[in-house]
Amino acid sequence: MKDIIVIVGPTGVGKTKLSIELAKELDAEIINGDSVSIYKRLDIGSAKPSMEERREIPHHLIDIRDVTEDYTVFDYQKDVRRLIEEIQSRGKRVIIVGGTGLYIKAALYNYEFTEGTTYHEYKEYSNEELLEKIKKYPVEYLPEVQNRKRLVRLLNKLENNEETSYEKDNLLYPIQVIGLTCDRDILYQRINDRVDQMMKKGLLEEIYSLKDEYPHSRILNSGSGYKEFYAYLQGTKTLEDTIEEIKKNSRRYAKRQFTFFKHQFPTKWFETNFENFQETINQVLEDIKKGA
RNA sequence: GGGGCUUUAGCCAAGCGGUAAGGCGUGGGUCUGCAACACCCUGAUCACCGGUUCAAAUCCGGUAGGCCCCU
Repeated sequence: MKDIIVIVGPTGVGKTKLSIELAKELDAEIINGDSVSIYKRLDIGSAKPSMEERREIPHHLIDIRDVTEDYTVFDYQKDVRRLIEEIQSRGKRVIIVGGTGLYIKAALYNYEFTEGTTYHEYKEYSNEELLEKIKKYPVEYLPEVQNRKRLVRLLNKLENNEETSYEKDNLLYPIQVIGLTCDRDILYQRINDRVDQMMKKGLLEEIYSLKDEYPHSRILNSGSGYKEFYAYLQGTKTLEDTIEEIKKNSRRYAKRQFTFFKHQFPTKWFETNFENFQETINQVLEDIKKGA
C-alpha cells in the first residue's frame, strides 16, 4: 500500500489548500487532523475547508460532534484507524492534514489508551503530594510539579494499572510527513490578517449563535478563537482586546506546532510560496512521487 | 530665554549608596485521554562624559533626548 501522506505545520501556512491540490493529483481522500474542526458550528474560527472544497474531495472527521459533546485523542485514534482501512480498501490514497500533533501522532504511532477507565481529579492532593505518589511507581518520565494536568493524568494511569512506558516512536503505518513552513514574520502577519478576516466573515455572529452552549462546552472554553470570547460575552473584556488575544494565542500556538512537528515526526519541510503556490505544490508532489 | 521633572532589556516597570525584582512580548523546549491544552527554560553592567566614595543605576556637575510650566 502507498504511504499515507501527512501534512502538518503551523496554523495559517496553507495546509488546507495544499491538501486539496494533492488529493486531486493523488486520487486521495482527506482526514482532518485538527481538533477543533471536529465540531459542528465552529466553522469560521477553526478555518475549516469550505463546502466547495469539501464537495470536491471527500473529507473525513469534520463536523462529527456537537459542541456539547466530548471528543478526545482516544476517539480520534479509533476513528482514524478505521478510516484508513476504509479508504484504502476503496483503493484510494489517504491524506491526513492538520495542526493537532498529538491527535495525529496517537493515530499513527503505537499510542495505547484503555477503554472506560475511571478518572480521579485528586482534588484533595497538592501537586507535590501527587508527585510523591507517582514516585512510588517505576516511571521513566516525570512531569514538572507545576504541571498538575499531567500529574493527574499520569497518576490515574498508574493507579489503573495502565501501561506508562512504551516503545518509543513505533510507527504503525508507512507515512510521509510533509511540513509546511515559512518565515516567522510572514506567518505572524498572515495569522493576524486571518483573524481580522474571520471577524469580517462573521465570527462574532457565530459566537452569538453559540452563546447558550458556552457554559456546557469543553471545546468552546478551550479552543482558541472561541474561548477568548467568554470574557467578552461576560462584558469583562472589549472586543478589541478579545481580537488581540486571539491573535496572540494563535501566534503562540503556531510556535508550539513548529516545535512539535520538528521533534515528534520525521517531517520533511517545504517553504510555502504564497506568490506562486503551484510551485509549492509541484515541489511536494515531486517529493511524494519519489518517496512512494 | 528662565525654571522644574524625567531617561533602567523590544515594551511596561521596581530599585533611592553595597554590586540590576517582576510582568508582557520574543526565542528555545517538554509531550501517550481536556492538546488551538498544560508546563519548563530564556535576556541589561541602568542615555553619555566626568567627579565624590572602600563601594553609584542610586549622590554631585556637565552634555544629549523627552515631558511640563513661566516669559
